[in-house]
Amino acid sequence: MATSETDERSTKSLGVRNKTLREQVFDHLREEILSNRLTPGQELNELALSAELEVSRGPIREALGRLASEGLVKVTPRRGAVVAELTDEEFVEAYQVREALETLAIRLAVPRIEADELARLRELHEEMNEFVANDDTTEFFDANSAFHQQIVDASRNAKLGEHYRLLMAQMGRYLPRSLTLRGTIGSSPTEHAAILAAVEAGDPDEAARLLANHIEIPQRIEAGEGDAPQPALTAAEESEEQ
Amino acid sequence: MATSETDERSTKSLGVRNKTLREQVFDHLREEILSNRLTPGQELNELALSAELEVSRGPIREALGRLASEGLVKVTPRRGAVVAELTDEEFVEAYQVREALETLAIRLAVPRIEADELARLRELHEEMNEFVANDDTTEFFDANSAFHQQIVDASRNAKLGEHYRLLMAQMGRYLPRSLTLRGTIGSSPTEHAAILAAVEAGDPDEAARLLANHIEIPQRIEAGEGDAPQPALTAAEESEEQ
DNA sequence: CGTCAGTCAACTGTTGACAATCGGCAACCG
DNA sequence: CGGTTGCCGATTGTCAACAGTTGACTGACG
Repeated sequence: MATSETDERSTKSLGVRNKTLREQVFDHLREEILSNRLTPGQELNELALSAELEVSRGPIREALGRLASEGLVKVTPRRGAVVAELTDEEFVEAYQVREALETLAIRLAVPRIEADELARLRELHEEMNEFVANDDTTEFFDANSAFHQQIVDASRNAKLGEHYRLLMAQMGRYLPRSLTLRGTIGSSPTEHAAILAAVEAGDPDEAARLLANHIEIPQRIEAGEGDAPQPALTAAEESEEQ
Repeated sequence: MATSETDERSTKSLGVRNKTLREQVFDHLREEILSNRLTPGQELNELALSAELEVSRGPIREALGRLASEGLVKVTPRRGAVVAELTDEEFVEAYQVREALETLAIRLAVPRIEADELARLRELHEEMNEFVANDDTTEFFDANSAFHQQIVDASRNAKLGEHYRLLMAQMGRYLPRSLTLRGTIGSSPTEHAAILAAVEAGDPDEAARLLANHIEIPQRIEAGEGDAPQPALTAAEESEEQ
């Protein structure tokens, strides 16, 4: 990969230069997509990427294939790859799946949560309070993601973690854009506090109920109005992966 | 791909010769793994596959990458690919996720299920009754999978469908081997009947409760005893995909 | 006899070239 | 003037060769 690129953005992984080119390209593109530097719908030309990253097309193709498999790009057999976009419907669908996964996660987590994990949740909760007070939405969303991720991690279910990570990678880009979601920021700390209380009380059902409610609210609003995902220029229904 | 291979095994897809080699190899290997012709732990040598399928290593590598992304094979960076295996723990974990997904599915399905979908469920239920009577476990498991798949399809949530399909592709091979599962075959028809009744009655909560119970039973037994997945020769913890 | 270093074969990672296909453009025909 | 057909550029699909690494085998030394 380009030395300039490497020095510029992968400084943290300088010690781990054992990664294959395919992995580096994969990580690079994934990061570009998740950070919205590559916007949904944008075309990903193999030759252009090849030139830009100074890698032959082989690793590029393999990385694009993996990204397609994870739902971050969409590959049409002989017409190239584009950054995937979520329609309004898909966004709502994903939200429903997310609710199911997180509900399971907190049910599993409550009986087995460790002190340090609980402490981390409290810490993130405090941070979010500050971010809300300062009206710092970007930081808030990061902390919020970490909060929910922490619950999933505490469930100690790796398969659940995989599916959750996959789902959030697809949804993540759209969350901060959702105006309706932004409107719910104010009530989040209160709800998080209630969830924390239920977790500390060791009540899985109550924790799950509160969490479901917490997640469900924006979902309903989205379904009614619908401004979260972009207009979505009537993306083709079927891709090559089921 | 080899004409001999093509004539021999892909006769059904003769009309759809538009698929790329990568896709053909992917489908082929996927089928081989799901049908247990390729057993967990088996090494997948690129050169050998290349010779066997009469395709160069390029498409083979891409197909293996996709399969790795779906969790059907496990790729270790410079040591090749092997057919993935599920440890006892992973099997139980997957079962928990499955329960969460199917519970969501039936909740969504109940209010919107169509007459023909309901008919299909009844039909499969009848089939299973016969298969149980004839002690035809293989056919039973197929019908059982179709039954649960039908519920997921009826939910009309494509994202949910994706995750469910991914999960079942990983678990599917191990289900028929599970002796404890075989023991539950007898009670399945009764439970399916109860679920069907709840669906017909339009009671999502009751249907979800019954379905959760139905799925949960083998899960508990597995956790206690553990004979479903193979001994699993201490597979390495970390793979290249999170 | 056990252990360690050095060599070697096999395999994967990567590359550049070749071939096939698709979409757009322009010329031709009705 | 509108529609169709054939050509052309661009891009992806595939291949075969090269290069680097890994793990195992062999042989020597303690």
